[in-house]
Amino acid sequence: MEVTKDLIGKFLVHKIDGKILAAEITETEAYAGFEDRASHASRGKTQRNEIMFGLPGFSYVYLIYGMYYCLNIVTEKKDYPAAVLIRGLDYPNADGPGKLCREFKITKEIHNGLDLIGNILWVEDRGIKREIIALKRVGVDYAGSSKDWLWRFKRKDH
DNA sequence: CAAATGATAGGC
DNA sequence: CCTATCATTTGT
Repeated sequence: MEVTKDLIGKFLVHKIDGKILAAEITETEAYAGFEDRASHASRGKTQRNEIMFGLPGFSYVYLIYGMYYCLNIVTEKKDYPAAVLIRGLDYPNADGPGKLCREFKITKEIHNGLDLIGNILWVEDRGIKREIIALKRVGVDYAGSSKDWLWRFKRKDH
């Protein structure tokens, strides 16, 4: 869960069509383990979420509500399902999981299962320190006991 | 507040 | 195979 907080203030960098898109991450949310009913992986490995069971440092992109993509970064070790959803960037029209994927042209066809080693998509530490606040997660009321976990983090002034 | 919109998972 | 559901956004 430390990783979730650490991502705030770091930069998401995406290389596409010879151009570089980069923006500071302002909001993240964690999904992990089998107890977390809000996580795609809580009911076991499936074709869609198998990346969450793989090695950390990979991207997990999926289509939600038939119209928007969401970008996640896999954390924890192999065979333990965990990922951090990038919920917001400091970039025009990128203040939401679906919106930032639209702005950064992230699609599941291209970006699902990428190794974040710096080729196409990666996270960069530019040494920015931010004051971070913890919040309840959103859109997960169906998740039962895990719905009130403070697994959402964001930059204080946003 | 409700619609848009399609992949997915779980049930049959 | 069938269908309820969904880690959202946008417009009324």
